Order: sequence, then structure tokens, then C-alpha cells
Amino acid sequence: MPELPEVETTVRGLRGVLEGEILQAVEPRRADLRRPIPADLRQRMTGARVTGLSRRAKYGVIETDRGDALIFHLGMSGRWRIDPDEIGKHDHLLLTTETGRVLALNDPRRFGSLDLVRSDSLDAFAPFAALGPEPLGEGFTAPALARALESRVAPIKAMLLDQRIVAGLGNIYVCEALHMAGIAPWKPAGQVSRARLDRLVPAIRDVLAAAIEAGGSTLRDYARPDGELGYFFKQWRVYGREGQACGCGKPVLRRVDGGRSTFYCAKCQR
DNA sequence: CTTGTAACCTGTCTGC
DNA sequence: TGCAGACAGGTTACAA
Repeated sequence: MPELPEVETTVRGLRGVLEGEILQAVEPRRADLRRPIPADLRQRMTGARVTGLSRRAKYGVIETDRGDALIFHLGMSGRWRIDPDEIGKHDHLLLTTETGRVLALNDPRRFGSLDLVRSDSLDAFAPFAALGPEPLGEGFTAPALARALESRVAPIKAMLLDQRIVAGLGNIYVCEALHMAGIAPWKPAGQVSRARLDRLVPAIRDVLAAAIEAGGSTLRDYARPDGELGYFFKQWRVYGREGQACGCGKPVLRRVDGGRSTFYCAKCQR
């Protein structure tokens, strides 16, 4: 479940297990995900101490006292499992700490990625260099968004999914934010009024912040050593709710293009 | 440069 | 029960 809030929740959960710990074993279990896994990952990470964990857009960053940064992306189906009972065929990287905790990066579809770069050149890491502002950061404002969307004719939804415009949104939160702001998903981005952009920016912030809070409870359950399944609370207003009533009473609609679903309310979003 | 579509890969669910 | 088809949170190569 990897959009920005899920990656943020994941990083927070990993922090409790990894931060300050020495990696006793680092074991890649296949050569590639979406990209090749760095061949020297085991050698460079084994014996290193984890100094910190952070997030940029949908990427998680694990830094060590050797000046290396392990960057992971969860793709569509990636997740970290904490102290799993057994290792399965989709567990592609295993980390074992000196205290005996085990973390398994599980990703059945393998759309995720693993990269290893020097901490002092994180900004030069190509996928990072292309990213737009963090939606929860100070650089994401209505004027800045208006400038980025100026004269663009692609649908506003497509622009918000473009990580160069704003970094971290995915299909769920774009649908939610557009509904909260009352904007039709197919409106040409450059034609969205300034008044609506003024609503959109806080809508994006609010939905992400609320999701991070809700995701926290998910990961807490996830981290249980007994492997008990956690709850997954859905607070979505439109995503995954085709046919159900919007707050206004009209049914939530779903439209598919390019194999991607968009959920929206034809009355509330214009 | 901008835009839209196909492809990558596996698992799960639905309907016949 | 079997099986085909739709669908899933992302990114990117490629064509137009």
C-alpha cells in the first residue's frame, strides 16, 4: 500500500527496529526488482550501523555510518515484514540486526527498487533530482502549483500524479484530494481556477496527514512479532466506493482510462 | 516539449 | 471445480 502516507508509516515502523542497530546480515535474494539490485549491497551494508531513516516522496532512505544510503521504493505491492515467521519467495531482501530482529522486503510484483548511493550525493540520485516539492513541505503552495500547471492542457489528475509536479501522490490520494477540493479530474490543469487551487493545496495536505495517522495504526499491528494481522481503516470518500452515495447523495462514479480507475462525484466536482 | 498508451509482474477476485 | 478476464497503491519507454 505504497503512496506517500504508507511509505511514511513504513519508515516510522522501520525506525523502531533499525535505528542505531548494527546490521549483522544483509541478504539480497535475487538480482533485480524493477532495476538491478546493487551487486555490492551485501558487502557495503553488512556490519554497518544504521544512523537514520527518512522518506523522500515515495522513497524510503536507510543511512549507515559508512556514508551509504539504501533507497527503497515499494512499487505497487512492496512492503516490509518485521520478524516474519518464515521467508517466502517474494522476500527479496533480508536484514538481520545484531539484536536478532529480521526485516524482509516483500514485493510480489517486483515493481519496487533498491539503490545504494553515497549519502552526500543523495540530491544527485537521478530519481530524486527529478522530483517536485514535498506536498507536506513549505515549497508546496498554491502560487507555486499554479505556476507549474500554467498552460498545461493535460487533466489535473494526470498532473497531480506526475511526481515532477508534486512528489508523493498516487491514485488514491489524488482522487480523494480532487473530491475534497471540488475539482473535476479531467479538467485541463491550466484551466483550474486559482480559487480551486487554493482549496486543492490544503486538501492534499489534509488527506495525507489524516492518512498518515490512520496508517500508523496499520503498521503498529504489522510490527507485532506474533504476526497478527492488523486492521485497515478506510476513510476514503470516493476511492473504491463506486455506486455508494457521495456526501451529497449522488452515487460515486468510476471511470477507467488507460487501465486506471478514477473515482469521483459528478455533482460535487466541476 | 507535451501527452497518452503499453508494458513491466504476480496475485486475487468475479462471473460463467 | 475450472478457467478466462478484470483489476490492483507506480513508473517509464515509446509513439504521436
